[in-house]
Amino acid sequence: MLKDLLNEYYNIIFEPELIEEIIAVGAYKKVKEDELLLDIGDSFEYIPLMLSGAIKISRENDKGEEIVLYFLEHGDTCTITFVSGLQSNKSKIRGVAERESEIIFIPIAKLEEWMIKYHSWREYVIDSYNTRLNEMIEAIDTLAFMKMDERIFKYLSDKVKIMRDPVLHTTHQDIAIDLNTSRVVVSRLLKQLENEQKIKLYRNKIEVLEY
DNA sequence: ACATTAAGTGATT
DNA sequence: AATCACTTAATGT
Repeated sequence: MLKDLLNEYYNIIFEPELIEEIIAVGAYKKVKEDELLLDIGDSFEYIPLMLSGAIKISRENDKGEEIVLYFLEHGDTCTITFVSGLQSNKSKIRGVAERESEIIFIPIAKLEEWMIKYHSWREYVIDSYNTRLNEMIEAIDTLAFMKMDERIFKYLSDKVKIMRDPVLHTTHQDIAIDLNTSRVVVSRLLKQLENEQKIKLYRNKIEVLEY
Protein backbone atom coordinates (compact mmCIF):
# COMPACT_ATOMS: atom_id res chain seq x y z
CA MET A 1 0.00 0.00 0.00
CA LEU A 2 1.03 3.54 -0.79
CA LYS A 3 0.34 4.66 2.73
CA ASP A 4 2.78 2.17 4.18
CA LEU A 5 5.47 3.34 1.81
CA LEU A 6 4.91 6.92 2.81
CA ASN A 7 5.10 6.01 6.47
CA GLU A 8 8.78 5.31 6.17
CA TYR A 9 9.63 8.94 5.83
CA TYR A 10 6.98 11.38 4.79
CA ASN A 11 4.47 10.58 7.51
CA ILE A 12 6.78 12.17 10.02
CA ILE A 13 7.01 15.49 8.26
CA PHE A 14 3.62 15.85 6.55
CA GLU A 15 0.29 16.31 8.28
CA PRO A 16 -2.28 13.51 7.81
CA GLU A 17 -4.48 15.56 5.48
CA LEU A 18 -1.58 16.08 3.12
CA ILE A 19 -0.70 12.42 3.22
CA GLU A 20 -4.28 11.65 2.20
CA GLU A 21 -4.00 14.02 -0.73
CA ILE A 22 -0.70 12.55 -1.83
CA ILE A 23 -2.26 9.12 -1.82
CA ALA A 24 -5.25 10.42 -3.77
CA VAL A 25 -3.39 12.17 -6.58
CA GLY A 26 0.07 10.59 -6.55
CA ALA A 27 1.07 7.84 -8.92
CA TYR A 28 3.34 5.19 -7.46
CA LYS A 29 5.94 3.83 -9.82
CA LYS A 30 8.78 1.38 -9.54
CA VAL A 31 11.53 2.10 -12.04
CA LYS A 32 14.32 -0.18 -13.17
CA GLU A 33 18.01 0.64 -13.19
CA ASP A 34 19.05 2.89 -16.11
CA GLU A 35 15.48 3.96 -16.83
CA LEU A 36 15.26 7.49 -18.22
CA LEU A 37 12.87 9.56 -16.14
CA LEU A 38 13.40 13.07 -17.41
CA ASP A 39 15.42 14.17 -20.41
CA ILE A 40 16.80 17.55 -21.38
CA GLY A 41 14.14 19.54 -23.18
CA ASP A 42 11.25 17.66 -21.62
CA SER A 43 8.51 19.67 -20.00
CA PHE A 44 7.54 18.78 -16.47
CA GLU A 45 4.19 17.36 -15.63
CA TYR A 46 5.09 15.64 -12.41
CA ILE A 47 7.26 16.08 -9.39
CA PRO A 48 8.96 13.02 -7.95
CA LEU A 49 8.90 12.10 -4.29
CA MET A 50 11.61 9.55 -3.75
CA LEU A 51 10.71 6.54 -1.64
CA SER A 52 13.73 4.36 -2.32
CA GLY A 53 16.63 3.98 -4.68
CA ALA A 54 18.58 6.77 -6.36
CA ILE A 55 18.32 9.01 -9.41
CA LYS A 56 21.36 10.41 -11.16
CA ILE A 57 20.96 14.02 -12.24
CA SER A 58 23.22 15.14 -15.06
CA ARG A 59 23.76 18.02 -17.42
CA GLU A 60 24.79 17.97 -21.04
CA ASN A 61 26.24 20.63 -23.34
CA ASP A 62 25.41 21.11 -27.00
CA LYS A 63 28.24 18.79 -28.00
CA GLY A 64 26.62 15.98 -26.10
CA GLU A 65 29.27 15.99 -23.39
CA GLU A 66 27.79 14.98 -20.09
CA ILE A 67 28.57 15.72 -16.48
CA VAL A 68 26.97 14.28 -13.35
CA LEU A 69 25.69 16.91 -10.92
CA TYR A 70 24.21 15.00 -8.00
CA PHE A 71 21.95 12.18 -6.91
CA LEU A 72 18.43 12.14 -5.54
CA GLU A 73 17.73 9.68 -2.76
CA HIS A 74 14.94 8.69 -0.35
CA GLY A 75 13.09 11.69 0.99
CA ASP A 76 14.34 13.93 -1.79
CA THR A 77 12.42 15.73 -4.41
CA CYS A 78 13.65 17.77 -7.32
CA THR A 79 12.70 21.28 -6.32
CA ILE A 80 14.39 22.73 -9.37
CA THR A 81 11.78 20.83 -11.32
CA PHE A 82 9.15 22.22 -9.03
CA VAL A 83 9.95 25.87 -9.58
CA SER A 84 10.65 25.44 -13.28
CA GLY A 85 7.51 23.38 -13.56
CA LEU A 86 5.36 26.21 -12.27
CA GLN A 87 6.65 28.38 -15.06
CA SER A 88 6.30 25.51 -17.53
CA ASN A 89 9.93 25.68 -18.59
CA LYS A 90 11.78 22.88 -20.31
CA SER A 91 14.14 20.71 -18.33
CA LYS A 92 17.83 21.58 -18.42
CA ILE A 93 18.82 18.39 -16.71
CA ARG A 94 18.48 14.66 -17.19
CA GLY A 95 17.39 12.15 -14.60
CA VAL A 96 18.24 8.48 -14.92
CA ALA A 97 17.58 5.79 -12.34
CA GLU A 98 20.92 4.76 -10.89
CA ARG A 99 19.35 1.72 -9.31
CA GLU A 100 15.88 0.29 -8.93
CA SER A 101 13.81 3.02 -7.32
CA GLU A 102 10.34 3.65 -5.98
CA ILE A 103 8.86 7.03 -6.66
CA ILE A 104 5.55 8.82 -6.22
CA PHE A 105 4.76 11.25 -9.01
CA ILE A 106 2.64 14.25 -8.10
CA PRO A 107 0.97 16.33 -10.84
CA ILE A 108 2.42 19.84 -10.98
CA ALA A 109 -1.01 21.44 -10.70
CA LYS A 110 -1.40 20.27 -7.10
CA LEU A 111 1.82 21.74 -5.86
CA GLU A 112 0.94 25.39 -5.82
CA GLU A 113 -2.28 24.63 -4.04
CA TRP A 114 -0.41 22.68 -1.38
CA MET A 115 2.07 25.50 -0.89
CA ILE A 116 -0.75 27.62 0.49
CA LYS A 117 -2.69 24.86 2.18
CA TYR A 118 -0.02 22.99 4.12
CA HIS A 119 2.93 24.51 5.86
CA SER A 120 4.62 21.15 6.15
CA TRP A 121 4.69 21.12 2.35
CA ARG A 122 6.01 24.66 2.18
CA GLU A 123 8.76 23.81 4.65
CA TYR A 124 9.60 20.67 2.77
CA VAL A 125 9.94 22.50 -0.53
CA ILE A 126 12.06 25.30 0.90
CA ASP A 127 14.22 22.84 2.75
CA SER A 128 14.66 20.72 -0.31
CA TYR A 129 15.48 23.74 -2.45
CA ASN A 130 18.21 24.57 -0.01
CA THR A 131 19.78 21.13 -0.02
CA ARG A 132 19.62 21.00 -3.83
CA LEU A 133 21.44 24.32 -3.99
CA ASN A 134 24.08 23.04 -1.60
CA GLU A 135 24.57 19.94 -3.70
CA MET A 136 24.95 22.14 -6.74
CA ILE A 137 27.62 24.22 -4.98
CA GLU A 138 29.41 21.05 -3.99
CA ALA A 139 29.32 19.95 -7.63
CA ILE A 140 30.82 23.28 -8.69
CA ASP A 141 33.58 22.99 -6.09
CA THR A 142 34.38 19.50 -7.27
CA LEU A 143 34.56 20.59 -10.88
CA ALA A 144 36.46 23.78 -10.32
CA PHE A 145 38.94 22.89 -7.62
CA MET A 146 39.53 19.17 -7.58
CA LYS A 147 41.96 17.35 -9.82
CA MET A 148 40.88 14.36 -11.81
CA ASP A 149 42.33 11.82 -9.37
CA GLU A 150 40.42 13.39 -6.47
CA ARG A 151 37.27 13.61 -8.52
CA ILE A 152 37.42 9.94 -9.39
CA PHE A 153 37.88 8.94 -5.78
CA LYS A 154 35.01 11.16 -4.69
CA TYR A 155 32.88 9.71 -7.45
CA LEU A 156 33.62 6.18 -6.25
CA SER A 157 32.92 6.86 -2.60
CA ASP A 158 29.72 8.77 -3.39
CA LYS A 159 28.58 5.88 -5.48
CA VAL A 160 29.35 3.34 -2.78
CA LYS A 161 27.18 5.31 -0.36
CA ILE A 162 24.34 5.51 -2.85
CA MET A 163 24.47 1.87 -3.85
CA ARG A 164 25.10 0.76 -0.27
CA ASP A 165 27.63 -1.69 -1.62
CA PRO A 166 31.43 -1.31 -1.76
CA VAL A 167 31.52 -3.39 -4.92
CA LEU A 168 30.57 -1.28 -7.92
CA HIS A 169 29.50 -2.94 -11.14
CA THR A 170 30.72 -0.40 -13.61
CA THR A 171 33.25 0.01 -16.41
CA HIS A 172 36.03 2.56 -16.76
CA GLN A 173 34.21 3.88 -19.80
CA ASP A 174 31.04 4.57 -17.77
CA ILE A 175 33.02 6.53 -15.21
CA ALA A 176 34.71 8.49 -17.99
CA ILE A 177 31.31 9.51 -19.35
CA ASP A 178 29.97 10.60 -15.96
CA LEU A 179 33.05 12.73 -15.29
CA ASN A 180 33.40 13.89 -18.87
CA THR A 181 36.93 12.63 -19.37
CA SER A 182 38.51 9.83 -21.38
CA ARG A 183 38.59 6.14 -20.59
CA VAL A 184 42.40 6.06 -20.70
CA VAL A 185 42.66 8.70 -18.01
CA VAL A 186 40.19 6.84 -15.81
CA SER A 187 42.06 3.56 -16.22
CA ARG A 188 45.37 5.19 -15.27
CA LEU A 189 44.04 6.95 -12.21
CA LEU A 190 42.16 3.87 -11.04
CA LYS A 191 45.37 1.89 -11.35
CA GLN A 192 47.02 4.52 -9.18
CA LEU A 193 44.27 4.19 -6.56
CA GLU A 194 44.71 0.43 -6.64
CA ASN A 195 48.43 0.86 -5.94
CA GLU A 196 47.51 3.03 -2.98
CA GLN A 197 45.37 0.12 -1.73
CA LYS A 198 42.23 2.23 -1.86
CA ILE A 199 40.44 0.06 -4.40
CA LYS A 200 40.71 -3.30 -6.16
CA LEU A 201 40.12 -3.62 -9.87
CA TYR A 202 38.35 -6.36 -11.76
CA ARG A 203 36.69 -6.56 -15.13
CA ASN A 204 33.36 -4.70 -14.98
CA LYS A 205 33.80 -4.39 -11.25
CA ILE A 206 35.55 -2.17 -8.74
CA GLU A 207 35.85 -2.94 -5.06
CA VAL A 208 36.22 0.20 -2.98
CA LEU A 209 38.26 -0.51 0.15
CA GLU A 210 38.31 2.99 1.58
CA TYR A 211 35.52 5.53 1.42
C1' DA B 1 38.25 -20.90 -32.67
C1' DC B 2 36.99 -16.36 -33.51
C1' DA B 3 34.92 -11.84 -32.57
C1' DT B 4 33.85 -8.41 -29.35
C1' DT B 5 34.46 -5.63 -25.46
C1' DA B 6 37.15 -4.07 -21.32
C1' DA B 7 41.36 -2.71 -19.54
C1' DG B 8 46.54 -1.64 -19.55
C1' DT B 9 50.50 1.07 -21.38
C1' DG B 10 54.18 3.90 -23.88
C1' DA B 11 54.74 7.89 -26.45
C1' DT B 12 53.31 12.47 -27.80
C1' DT B 13 51.06 16.92 -27.29
C1' DA C 1 44.94 15.56 -18.72
C1' DA C 2 43.93 14.26 -23.54
C1' DT C 3 44.79 11.55 -27.66
C1' DC C 4 46.84 7.94 -30.47
C1' DA C 5 48.07 3.59 -31.32
C1' DC C 6 48.69 -0.69 -29.89
C1' DT C 7 48.64 -4.84 -26.55
C1' DT C 8 46.61 -7.99 -23.40
C1' DA C 9 42.85 -10.10 -21.02
C1' DA C 10 38.18 -11.65 -20.37
C1' DT C 11 33.90 -13.07 -22.19
C1' DG C 12 30.34 -14.25 -25.56
C1' DT C 13 28.86 -17.07 -29.78
